[in-house]
Amino acid sequence: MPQAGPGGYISDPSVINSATLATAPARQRRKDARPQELLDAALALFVEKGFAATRSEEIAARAGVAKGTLYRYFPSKDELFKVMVRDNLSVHIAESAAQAAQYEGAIADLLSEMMRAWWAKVGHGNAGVVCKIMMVEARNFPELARFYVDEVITPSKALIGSMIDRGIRTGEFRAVPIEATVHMLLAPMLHMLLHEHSFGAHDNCHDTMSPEALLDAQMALLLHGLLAASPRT
Amino acid sequence: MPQAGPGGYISDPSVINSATLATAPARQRRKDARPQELLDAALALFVEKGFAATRSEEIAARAGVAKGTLYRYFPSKDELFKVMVRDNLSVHIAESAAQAAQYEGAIADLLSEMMRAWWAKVGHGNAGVVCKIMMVEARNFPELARFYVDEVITPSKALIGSMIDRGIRTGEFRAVPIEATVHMLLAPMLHMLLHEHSFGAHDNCHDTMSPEALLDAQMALLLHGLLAASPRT
Amino acid sequence: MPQAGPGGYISDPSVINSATLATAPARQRRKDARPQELLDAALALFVEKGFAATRSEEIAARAGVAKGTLYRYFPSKDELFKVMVRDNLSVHIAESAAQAAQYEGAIADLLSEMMRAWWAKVGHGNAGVVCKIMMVEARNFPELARFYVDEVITPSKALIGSMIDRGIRTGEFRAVPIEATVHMLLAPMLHMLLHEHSFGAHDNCHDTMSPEALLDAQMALLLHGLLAASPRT
Amino acid sequence: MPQAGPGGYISDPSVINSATLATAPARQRRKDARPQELLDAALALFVEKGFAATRSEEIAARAGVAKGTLYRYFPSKDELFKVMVRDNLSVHIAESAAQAAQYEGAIADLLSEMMRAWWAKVGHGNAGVVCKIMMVEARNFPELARFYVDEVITPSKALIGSMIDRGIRTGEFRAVPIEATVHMLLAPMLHMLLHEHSFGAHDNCHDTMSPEALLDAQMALLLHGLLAASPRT
DNA sequence: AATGAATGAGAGTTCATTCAT
DNA sequence: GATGAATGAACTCTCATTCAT
Repeated sequence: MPQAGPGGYISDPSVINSATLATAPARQRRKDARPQELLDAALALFVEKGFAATRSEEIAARAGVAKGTLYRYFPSKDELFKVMVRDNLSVHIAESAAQAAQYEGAIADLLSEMMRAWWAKVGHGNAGVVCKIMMVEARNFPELARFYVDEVITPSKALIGSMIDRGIRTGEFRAVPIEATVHMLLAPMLHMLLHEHSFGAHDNCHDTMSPEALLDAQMALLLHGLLAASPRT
Repeated sequence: MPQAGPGGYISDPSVINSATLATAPARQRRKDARPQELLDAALALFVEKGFAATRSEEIAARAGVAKGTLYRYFPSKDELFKVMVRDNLSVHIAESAAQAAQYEGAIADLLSEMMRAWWAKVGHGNAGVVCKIMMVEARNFPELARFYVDEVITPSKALIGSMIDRGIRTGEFRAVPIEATVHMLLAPMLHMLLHEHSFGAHDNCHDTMSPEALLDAQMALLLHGLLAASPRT
Repeated sequence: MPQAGPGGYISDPSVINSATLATAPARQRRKDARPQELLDAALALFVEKGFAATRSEEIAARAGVAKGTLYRYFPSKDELFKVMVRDNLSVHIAESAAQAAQYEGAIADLLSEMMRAWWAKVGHGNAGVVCKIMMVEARNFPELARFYVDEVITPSKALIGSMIDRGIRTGEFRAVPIEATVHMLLAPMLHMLLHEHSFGAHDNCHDTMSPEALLDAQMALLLHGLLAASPRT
Repeated sequence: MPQAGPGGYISDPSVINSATLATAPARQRRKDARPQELLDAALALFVEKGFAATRSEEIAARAGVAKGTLYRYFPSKDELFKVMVRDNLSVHIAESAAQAAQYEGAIADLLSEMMRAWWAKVGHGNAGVVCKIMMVEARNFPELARFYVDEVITPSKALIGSMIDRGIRTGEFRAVPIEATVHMLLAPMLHMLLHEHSFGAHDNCHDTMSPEALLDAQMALLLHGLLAASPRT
């Protein structure tokens, strides 16, 4: 049985270094791209049909290779999924944290901006997709769940939490309980993501409420409830 | 071929009345209890391993019967799950709708009360568990998902939505977008349910924030944002 | 396990003799009628759905008893079938043979008459039904097949064969090969029986060709080919 | 999901041409032979035990492969049987129809010739076996029965019927009822096939009457009855 | 004697994974 | 390296038969 190296996918002893890449024959270049092609194919299919309903042969087919080839790069469908999750997460949080740190204006605006940015960068794209799948498959992949909690959930909560805290300390916000408020900010978007994944086919809520509209309504409602001096509108 | 009656599980024409129960033979007494025993066993296993990963034979075994016996009481694993949903969820929704209809006071209070009641009756116990399972398995069982959307999600949204609408029309609430507001009311609790199910082992948020505390904070925040005349504190 | 007596169905030690029948209580009389009621129910269902597709519970239900009761009278579904076949066959052959023996007119008329009578008495009713089922199930019940061959097929062929032979010897018929001619007389009706049983649902030939019409055409055609002096109408 | 091509079994795009056959790797050579090996194994088992009583695993085992392999080549046991019918029967019917269309001589001769050819090609070999199986199993497999009626029975009747009709219109035959006459031509051979299958072990009619002899007698008798000008020998 | 709840051996089918080519 | 034919464990559901009541 092929052993997965620490990188997640099967370590290849005959790996070429990047210097040789320029002159590598097409076959070789193809081979180097394979893991990512497979991961992309898998992600697309997991979104379409879910993890369980996606057959490994389909992943291979969409990546343009045969079934057996998948197993040259990943020891199993499960391991492929793990690599997929690890590759797509913990991406933008550090970045956002840095932005937040140097921000100087009203926290309410920062918060709105960050939520919007999160949706644009994460919720919308691959990372959002991985979030959904992770939520649904967590029980089947405990170590992955742990990783996800440590790398994504905890930092995200800390970031948002610190912003709320700052808002309270500057007197911009009322003295709301921080943890619950963080939850109120994150849950609606995450739940929408999940709902659409799980029930979208039968309850197409996006038809009547776009994610952007929800986000607007959410921020309006929450900020209305959050701000110390009762605001505009 | 056994036919599922309107109650969901296979109807038994030879139902005995309660007066005879004391003297009913053991076999008969078992038979009456069987559907619930099977449902309990199934629920426990679904929580532990999920719907898909639970084999029908396991359900039977945990209920202390053989594989075939399950099929005397439920025409299929799917139907068993539907009965579970109806027993645990549909019932409460209809009940709540009836309560809401005859309520006459402030909508804000009704809403708070209903959310609290929902948590006490639903979120807390078996019903909450059924919600989790459904969220996680929906993608792989489209027919079940459709059933759940029709029986649970749509009625729930309609109920909450009608309350918001009523609040707006009486002038108690600001003219918020209804659908998004419904989402803001439901998502936090549902997401908490799911989060605890999926990541509870790694991110035990209940330690620092009880569901009740979250609910209090949620309602405070949302009502603060919802009420037309900005209220106390 | 209950043992089938030589009679086919389970021998009952507490059997009452016919003298007591008149004064037997209703329950007792019911009990005595049970085997036949079950056989009748089974026959009807075998015709409707075939042997394999008829569940033993259905037989019991149609006979107005519970599943378990069937097994008090017959050790198994297979044995019930065997009794059914034995009860319904070897009925009219001896009778027909006697008639043929004393007949004095033209063999052609006798033959026509006998074929018509066979259809009316046998093909049409229970015995015909049993023939169909026997043809289809023979492979699964070898001893029954042997019985059927000995009791039905062989005597029938002998009877018809002797008539042909007589016709040839009297000069009424041409010198046709006897065995093949017997086959030509029997096969069309039997095949029709089978065809209707097996394909009737998809090829409803009776709509366009009644058994009686077929019989007429068959006899016309065959006698035309059989008779020495061409007697065309 | 493998799709059955128009040929009936799962189509393989990577078909190799005969030139490469000699050098094809063993695995490939096996693969090409597999469908037929499986069909042969299935046919043998169906004859021995019937369609219903033959488990798919047995078919695979007799063909020397594992259970799953069967499903690489045929989407289901039913489909395998359909392929068997098409390969063995549909083909011959189309062929015979073509021959009949261009024939120019006496219909009586054509009819005799066709019946003889049918026996030689169909009744005798695998095709005859398929007929028997179908007759015996039809009742339990309605979809198969429908398929067989459409693919085999109806076309066969149409072919023979059109020949009779032609004979009548040319004045060669008397004005017999067509449908019944078709039945008179087909039933004896089919019934013999079935009889031998079902009762051959107990009533070995072939010992005293070969199929060929029966066919001769049948055609002599029927043509004698059919021809307008009595051509007695 | 009658019941019908309970049993459990099997059936067809799927698909992740292996390994000969 | 790549392939895809082959594998076989696993799964749901059926129904003839048993046996406690």
